[in-house]
Amino acid sequence: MTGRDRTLNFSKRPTIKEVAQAAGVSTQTVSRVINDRPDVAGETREKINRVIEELGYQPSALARSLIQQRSYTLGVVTAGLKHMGPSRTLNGITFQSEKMGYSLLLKELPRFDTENIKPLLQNLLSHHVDGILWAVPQVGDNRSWLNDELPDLPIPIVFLTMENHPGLTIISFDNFLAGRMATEHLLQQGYRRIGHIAGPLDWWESRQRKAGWKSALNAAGIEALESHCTEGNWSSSSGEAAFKQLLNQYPDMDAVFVGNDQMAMSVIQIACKNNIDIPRDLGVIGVDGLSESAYLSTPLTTIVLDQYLLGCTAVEEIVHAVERSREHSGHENQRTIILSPELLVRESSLRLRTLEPASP
Amino acid sequence: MTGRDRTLNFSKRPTIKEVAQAAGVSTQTVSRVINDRPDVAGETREKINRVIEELGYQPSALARSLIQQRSYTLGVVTAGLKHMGPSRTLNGITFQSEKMGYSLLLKELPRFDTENIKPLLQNLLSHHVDGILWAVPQVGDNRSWLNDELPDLPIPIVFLTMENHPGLTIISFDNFLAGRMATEHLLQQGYRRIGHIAGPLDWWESRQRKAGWKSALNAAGIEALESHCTEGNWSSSSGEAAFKQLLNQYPDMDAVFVGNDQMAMSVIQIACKNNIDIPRDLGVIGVDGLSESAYLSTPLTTIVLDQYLLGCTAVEEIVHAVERSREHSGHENQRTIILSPELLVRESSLRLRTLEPASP
DNA sequence: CTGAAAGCGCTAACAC
DNA sequence: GTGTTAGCGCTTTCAG
Repeated sequence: MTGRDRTLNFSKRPTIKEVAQAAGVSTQTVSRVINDRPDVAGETREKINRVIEELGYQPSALARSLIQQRSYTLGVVTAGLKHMGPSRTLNGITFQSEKMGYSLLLKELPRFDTENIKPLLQNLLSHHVDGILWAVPQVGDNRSWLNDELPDLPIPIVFLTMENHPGLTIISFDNFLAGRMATEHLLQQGYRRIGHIAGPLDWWESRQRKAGWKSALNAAGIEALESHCTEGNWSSSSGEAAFKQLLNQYPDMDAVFVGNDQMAMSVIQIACKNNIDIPRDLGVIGVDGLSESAYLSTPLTTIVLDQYLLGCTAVEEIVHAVERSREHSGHENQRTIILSPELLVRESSLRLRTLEPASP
Repeated sequence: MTGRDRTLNFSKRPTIKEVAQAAGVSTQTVSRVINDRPDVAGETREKINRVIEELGYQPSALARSLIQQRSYTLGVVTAGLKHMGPSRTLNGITFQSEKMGYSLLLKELPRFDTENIKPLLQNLLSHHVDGILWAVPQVGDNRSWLNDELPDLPIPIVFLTMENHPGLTIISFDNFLAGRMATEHLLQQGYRRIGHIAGPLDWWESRQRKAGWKSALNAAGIEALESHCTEGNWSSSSGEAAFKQLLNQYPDMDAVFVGNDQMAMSVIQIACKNNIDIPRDLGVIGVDGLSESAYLSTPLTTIVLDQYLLGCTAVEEIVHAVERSREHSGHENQRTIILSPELLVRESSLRLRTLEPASP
């Protein structure tokens, strides 16, 4: 219809058959060339390569996957992409999988605590993914399907961010340690009446961080009362509410360990408005390592979790699992990988000036 | 080897052939049932459905794609997933595509200004994606491939966030309008000496916002000097530097339109430290609508861009384009969709108290 | 070194 | 209503 019609021949991808005909050989020989098999005469190979170049031929990944029973594609299941954590993890996943030569079929759950995941699993399997990356944090009962569905899974699966579970390959941060480190840092700075604003406690990670807080206090001979802890939902606005409530419940609090940086951000703002001097009157420490948290009225001390690395590591693991399961089928070799948090000291927790602030 | 061996039969997905044998019919009939064709006897259908249920059969999307020359899969190309904007757009994309019955093959470019995208395009095509969503903002020369590669593309493609281009389907925000709205709001609040901290000016969006700023000032009879504008790179830290520079270049500035909320965040913090009263001494307005920006020492007025909606809209468009191109091949019907920004007034720009602040 | 035949799992087009 | 044949684009035998 338009002048572009002349290019229509090019806009259909050529098949191996067409390449073979153009080169005057069988499809077999072309297949050998594109798979870098040695047993092709140099001349034939060159000829075929020339034709491939001219025609812009690219083998169909689909047809290959079908015949080879292997797609070099990973299923990635995530949730809450609008949050910083999940999207940075995905960032790591895309890069590492690209690097290792795998494509990604992406699914996002509508909620963190989606329980009925059978259709989703079926869908991934119908696309012949070689393995699955379950990048959804453990929330509520959203691991209950493990008992029913997992035994039937014909491919490896790697879980991110969940509690230890025999027989599974899991990659998580040490959230308990994060809680301990945060609290110990505050103790070390001379704070003694340390409150906690937890993330939502149906999240495994929140519970771990809270347990770390308790553990550190107990180790210092301080009792961790339930009234010294309130609960937010990760958002800044929930942080505001949780902080106000905590101020009521624990009026002589002199420091607070906040479950994430977003909520900690509100704490700093509210404190600022109420003329609570940070870090003198109140020490504050968060978790995450968001770059913005360095730019608050008082720069925020935080426990850094490298979500990008989490994603990269997960891809490495699932690819290895896939490759192991191809070679010696049955040799399952599950493992649990725990990534360590890191303390990033900024002003909000620095009551003693003996410590130098770490890098901004 | 282990006790799980007994379940090995289940862990291999059954084929249509196996279903057919188990039901005592031909594969054809099974195919008819799973595709909801009418011409199957009720009894046969029931029998087959029972077998499908028992065996846990799920048709292979791969084999279907191959024979039907249609995969119900979209290629999504993104960049900078660790940033808020791209990840929220992707969030919209995953939900809308799930809703419309399409799967997603995800690729992330290593940099925004990646120029050589031919291998990537080839890769997507080799997976037989039905259409492509190019969710990479226009930066530097990263659209130069359009001339060479696009004519050969055998499938529809929809672009997000780029300037108008005849023959392409594009979905963008009206960034010029965003700049105008922001600046007009400041003018309306009585500010007259309005500076601008732009995003990186190799980004099309940054240039548009800046042009909107100029346009609004000119319309008010005010000259927009180049020295009244500095440039950041979207990050909070760059915002700090850009603001300090701007304070030097434009000492009697009474308001500033900042290219995004992250940078505006630093501006508010620096101002706070330097005892510049916001909004009295300095009006501040950002762009994005990050939820955290409501929790700064002075809540930030901002121009909201609904990135989620952008993603949803893009999926709708590409799916329609795919379906049109299947029906009447050739009927291309390109369109450009411009989404409007919205003004969200908070304290940072509210010098006149005549306006009521909008919702938080 | 190269080609012919078979088949991955499915569906379109025809028979019966 | 149902089965048969052919084939999507490729690779894996196995001949020659």
